[in-house]
Amino acid sequence: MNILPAAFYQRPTLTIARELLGKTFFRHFGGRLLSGRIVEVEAYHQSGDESSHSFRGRGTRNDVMFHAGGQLYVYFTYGMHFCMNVVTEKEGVGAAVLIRALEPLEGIDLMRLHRGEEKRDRDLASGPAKLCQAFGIGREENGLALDGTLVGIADAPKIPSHGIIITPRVGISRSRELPWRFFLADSPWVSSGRPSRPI
DNA sequence: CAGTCGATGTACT
DNA sequence: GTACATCGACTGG
Repeated sequence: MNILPAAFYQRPTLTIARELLGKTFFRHFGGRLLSGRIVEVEAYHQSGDESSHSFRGRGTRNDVMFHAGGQLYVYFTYGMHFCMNVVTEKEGVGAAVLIRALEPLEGIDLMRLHRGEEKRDRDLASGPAKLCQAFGIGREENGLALDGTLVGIADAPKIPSHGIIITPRVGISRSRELPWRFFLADSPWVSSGRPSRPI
């Protein structure tokens, strides 16, 4: 297994967002391995992106987003959900890629235990808060290095551009015009019910 | 299928 | 107070 090195993450955020599609996110959980193929992401950047948590500067909540690329940025939202980002760029920049959907690969029984026994496979990780629940990601995982010790992303062949759909991001009100959502065109595992109109 | 809406903690005006 | 990078339950067609 080829784990993406820190240098992979310390590059332009939009490039990384696109390249993360098709790669495998994994985490160790209680002696088990949980993994999923990344099928949907969104980019967030400090400069020119009013919807980014980093737009108004560095603080206690978003501090990890300003770290050097290669860590997890996990935040709590809507009073009950966690969302997981991959921090990008150099120390001090304030950018990240939100993981919006995963295709479950290993540890599906454990994911279902976390999500609810009645859930269908397609409801296990087809949304940013769903996948955090399935993988047991919360406050404790904020700032973890993606070096493969506890969490990491394994490399996979590059997805050709015709296999990727680019749209505006989901669930934001500011900077809506930016086409910074990327997902696999033929994947049944992406989050549903929201803008899927290609640009 | 699509649309609406309540839940519920935290940061910000 | 209000907004929030969401989800699931519910409604009507």
